[in-house]
Parts: sequence; structure tokens; C-alpha cells
Amino acid sequence: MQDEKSGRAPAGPVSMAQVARVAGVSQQTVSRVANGLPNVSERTRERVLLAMEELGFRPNFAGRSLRSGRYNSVGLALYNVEQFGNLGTIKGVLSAAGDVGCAVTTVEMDDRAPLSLAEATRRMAGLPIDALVISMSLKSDDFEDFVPQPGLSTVLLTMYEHPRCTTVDSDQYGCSTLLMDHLAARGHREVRFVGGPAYSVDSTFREKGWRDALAARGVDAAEPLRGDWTADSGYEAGAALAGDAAMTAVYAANDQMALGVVEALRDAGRRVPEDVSVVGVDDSLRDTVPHVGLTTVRFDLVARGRAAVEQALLGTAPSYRPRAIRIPPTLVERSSVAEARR
Amino acid sequence: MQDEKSGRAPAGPVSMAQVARVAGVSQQTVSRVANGLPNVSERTRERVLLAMEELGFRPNFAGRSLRSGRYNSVGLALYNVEQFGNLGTIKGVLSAAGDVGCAVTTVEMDDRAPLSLAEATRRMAGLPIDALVISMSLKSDDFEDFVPQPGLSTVLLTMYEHPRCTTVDSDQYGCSTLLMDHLAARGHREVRFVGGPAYSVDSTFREKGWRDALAARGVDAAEPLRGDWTADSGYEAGAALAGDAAMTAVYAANDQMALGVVEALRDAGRRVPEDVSVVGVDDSLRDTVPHVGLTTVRFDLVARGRAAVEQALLGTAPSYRPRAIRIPPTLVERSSVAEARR
DNA sequence: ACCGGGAATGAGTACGTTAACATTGTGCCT
DNA sequence: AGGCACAATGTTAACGTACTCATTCCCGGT
Repeated sequence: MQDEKSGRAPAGPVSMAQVARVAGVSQQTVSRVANGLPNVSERTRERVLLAMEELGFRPNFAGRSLRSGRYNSVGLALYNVEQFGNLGTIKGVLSAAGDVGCAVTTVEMDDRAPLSLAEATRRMAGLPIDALVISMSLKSDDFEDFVPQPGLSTVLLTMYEHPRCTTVDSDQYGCSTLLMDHLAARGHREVRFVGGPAYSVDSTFREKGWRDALAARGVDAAEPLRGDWTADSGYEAGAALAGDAAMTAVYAANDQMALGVVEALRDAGRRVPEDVSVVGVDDSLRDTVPHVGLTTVRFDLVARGRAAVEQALLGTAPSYRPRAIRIPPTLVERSSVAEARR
Repeated sequence: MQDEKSGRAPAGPVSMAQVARVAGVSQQTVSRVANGLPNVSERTRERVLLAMEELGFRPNFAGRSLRSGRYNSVGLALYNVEQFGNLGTIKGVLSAAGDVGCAVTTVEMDDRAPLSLAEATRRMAGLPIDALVISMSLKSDDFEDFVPQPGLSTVLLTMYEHPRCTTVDSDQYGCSTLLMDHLAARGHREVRFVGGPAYSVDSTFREKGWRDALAARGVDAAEPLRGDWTADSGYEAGAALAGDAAMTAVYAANDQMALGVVEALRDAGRRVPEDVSVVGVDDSLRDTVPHVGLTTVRFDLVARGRAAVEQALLGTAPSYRPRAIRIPPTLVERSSVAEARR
């Protein structure tokens, strides 16, 4: 049985040599046609293109990059794929890679494999990639010893800084400054904090930003509460906070918890924002809740992914020096913040 | 200046031949060590490993796969990356690929390039992949002519069926059956539908499921409303629906719109679920809204991604026959559905 | 002492591509 | 007419790996 579209039945992958034979030219001429080089006569080009079509030729990636030494692909090592924010980051990575004609080669680092940076790098080093972006929740001590693969430009998506790798992240500290300034400008001094789980690096940086902002204004930080990012855990925190008569504002480390806090405060008879102001982080409720009123902060996650890829590709140049890039957040002002009562 | 870790400064990528020279063995022996083959004496193995370490050897992907003809990678063509559900699907793709030691090579098909299936396949065909998964919003007519790249096992993530490619999707029709059965069992006959935008294929299938379910019970379908997936658009639809005295239930095509419908109905003085029952799709509010009460339907998106990769890899066997796989949803019963008034 | 056998290792080759160089053909200028 | 420039095409070599086969070496059995 023959392929109904072509006269010949191509068995397995088709090489340039086979196309050349059919077209009656040399293999080199096929290469020239495949790469759109100019020095081919129109007649020959057509003959070759026809033969390609007929045989179903597709260029062999391995042969091509063995010759060129380039892969036109960026590596992406992901841990915790389903975590909030990864989709935007992935979009940015794909988009920036696509801009320069690169694909993205991704590997999920799950719990089957060890999670160390060194291990992740080793696994990625054997893949067809020109540069590497690593997105993993990292403990600080992992950094001390880490040495990137020599000859493989590496960027880390993290708030920590590294002497030999560029690091890129949304500014998880700066978002607190932004929100606390916003609250302070409206007379809020006693601001409580509802964080994420203790192991969360992002939450830790947001908490530090909150703490420093209070300290800068000479306010003692009241004990922060801790949720698990869910709205229900925010509700619990809000219920616990409702009795605190001193505080005038609550800073929840994400919007879902902030929504829970608002609900709990209202259920406890405290009005938002008249009695208590509430702010969150992420702007994740925009399309999700009708008439969102939550004042929050938005990260440009796509820019985060884009920056990572751009730096990783820049890093292939020998003169490149590692740097730390922090994508600034923007304030999204809605109606959950009012002037503090005196 | 020398590399501080090794005696020699490796210039550029290191090949097996260079390692062999340093270790005083043949290139073939280095290959055996690199691949863990048994026929190497302990003494030689150690010498080679030492040389590898010293030079910073990493196996060349291109050479390896040129020889083997395999890439150990699955291609993923994505359109509309940030669309709901993609993160779970990506997780499933990565996870299933990782299970068999494969990476995932992804390209975003954005509006710079034409969106046709043929075009996407052509672009992916030159990448280092053994099989291909395509996730694009597809119009039905794209299918008629589409012929997958010969020799490249291809799976489409879509509800449409294709004679020559396996297609995989969450059952966007079956979710309606599930919800309508649930409502019917509680005496609901007049069920209104709030769909997504007209171009959405998913919404179209959900609407068809709703329509067929009504027809099966001899109920004339009242004109469906249309939102844009956001909670606010759901609110508008709910406000328009509130005056309909005949209906006893609303089926919104996603949870965010369903939440808007609930809010609007309550603002209009109709109780949920006592007066009107409301159901949604996706179970996307679970952690997002405190005390979610919405009855909805959950898709196993990870399973969707996993199935796509599994079928794509199975498709590399010559005896494989294309099929259509629909991942069934599960009902998530909460408190927005009650017995219909008589 | 000789031979057979198996383990360790090496030599040669092919995978598909592209760069560099070589060759042929064509037309134009002097 | 002779030669020169340039375009079109062909030839050769090399990229790094792993398969197949050949060789060497050592040991034990007779």
C-alpha cells in the first residue's frame, strides 16, 4: 500500500541524500534549498522542493546541531509546576524564547529526583539547550556551594542572590514596601500581617518587608499569623484578628487569604474599610469574584519569565557579568483601604 | 588564568576524544564508561571518570541522538498559554514525560505565526522530538484537510475527532450531562444557560450538552446568555435572568460566572438555592473564595496532559490506531442546589 | 606446552548536516 | 576571440557518538 499523496512510500526518516537522489542534484544543493540560500537557480529549487514534498522530508535536528553546535533552545527546570504564578512565568519564558526563534525544553524536577541545584543542573546539562533557567523553591544554604555547569549560561528564578548566576524574581520584598507606604499615607500604623506557610520563601520576604516598614516608623510588629494561602485559612486568621482593637489594617500575603480576612472581619461586625483596611497580594481575584474591591499589588509575571530568558541568552556571551533583577510590582487601588480612625 | 577546580583549562565543549586522550584510552572506552556498560575494568573506569571530572565533560546531545535516532523528548505546541486549565495540563504532560525519562520541548504558537495545524506541525517537525502534542483552539474546518507529519506521532488536545490523530480532552459535553442529571434528579426542568464567548469551543460543547439534556426531557431551551468567563459578566447575566419566573436553575459555563450569577440573583432578592439553584464548571474557586458553596464539576486536567503524552508515545509504534479519549469529570456537590419549587 | 575461551580494549564506520573549497558553465568586456 | 567575473553546482571533510567487528591479553584445562 502506497502513501496516497506521493508516488513513493518513504520508509522511515528521509535524509537530504535521499531527496538529492530523487531530485537529481547533490546533497549540498538540497541543503542550500532547505536553508534558503540564494545561490540556487529557480528551476533547481523547484525540483528540490518537489522532491522534499514528495518524500516528506524534515530536516534532522541532530545532524544540524551537531554541525552548528547550537540547539536554539532554552532549558527550563521546574519544580512545583502548579504553584501560583508559574503559568505567567511560563508564558513569559515561551514568549521571549519565541522572539529569538528558540524552543523551550522543560523538565519537571519532582520528588523522585533530589532537589538540589547541582542535581538539577546535571540533569539539564545533557539536553539540547543553549542556556538554562532554573525555577525551584530554594533554601538559602543550597546556594553556598552551587557552581553552575561551566559553559552553560544559567539563570535562577529566586529572590536570593548568587555570586556566579544571574537571579531574576518579582520583588517580593518591594511589594510590602509599596503596600505599607500606601497604608501609612492614610494614617495606618498598627498593621497586622497574615503570612503564608512557614516554608514559603515568598512569604518570608513579604513578611520581612512588612517588618522593616513598621520598624522604619517606630512601630512594634505584632505577632504575624500564618495561613496556607487558601481563603478559608484567611477567614480563620481574620476571625482571630477581629478582636484586636489596636490595629487599623491587615496585610494578607495573598488575595485569597485577604478575601477570607475581609469576610471574617465583617462577620465579626467590623466594617471594611471603614473600621479596618485590608490589602492583599497578586491581584488574582480580578475575574474571579464579582465587584472585587480588594486593594492589592500586581506582579508582572510574564516580564519575570521574559527577563529570565533574556538574561540567560545574554549570558552565553563571554563578557557577561551576573546580576540580580527584581521586577517591580504595581499597586492596584480599589476600595478596601480607607483613612485610619484616629 | 586556570579553572580553579581542575588542572587544565577546558576550552569550550569537551568531547569523548579529549577525555580519552587525557585518560590514555580509546574514545570507545570513554563511551562505555559514560553509558555504564559492564566490560570495563575497574582501574580503567576510575581513570576515565577522573578525566571526565577534570575536563568537565558532558555528553553531546546532538552526537548521541544522531547516532541513536531518538531524542527522548516530547513536543508540545501551545496556543493561548495563559488560558484556564493549561497549567494542570502542562503539569500532566511534564509528569508523564518525566516518567519515561523524556523532556518536553515547547513552542508557543502566537499570532506572529499562522495558527493552522499544518503550520504548527511544520514548525515542530524540525525540533528534537519523538512525538508531538498539539494544544490549540481549533476550528472544526481546520481538521478536514489536516494530515499529520508522516513518521511523527501526533496527538491533538481537542474535543473534535480526527480520523488520523488521536485526540484527547476533558469531556466538555459530558460535564453538562452530569450537571443536568443532577439538577433533573432534584426536579429542575427549566434550566437556563450562561455560556462563555461565542468563539469558545469548550463553551459550545457545554451548551450542546445542556441543550440535548433539555431536549431529552422534552423541555424547550430558553435562549442562552453569553458572558466572557469573568465574574462580572456572570453578574450581568444573573441580573438579566433574575426576572425569569419560570426557571428554577442556572447552569453557568464556569465557576466565576456562576459566582456572579449567585450574587446578582441575591441582590435581586432571589434566594440561592431556595428559590434558584446554580451550578458552575471547573471547581476553580476552591481555595479562592471563603466557604465556597457552589456545586460544580471538576476536570482532571493533569490526567488530560498525561493521557496526551502517553498516547503520543504509544503512537510511535507502527501498529497503533488513533482513538478519541475523553477524561470524565466528577461532580462536586456543595450547597447551591436544592429541590426545585413545585 | 598448547589451545580454547572469555574479558578488556581498540579500530573502523555511519548517522545527517553544513562549511570550505573545487569545478563547471555562462555571459560580458575588451 | 580571449579571458575574466560570477553564478550554479559538486566534492570533501568534519562535528561527537555508539554500533560492529577485530585484536590483545590472560587464565585454565588438557
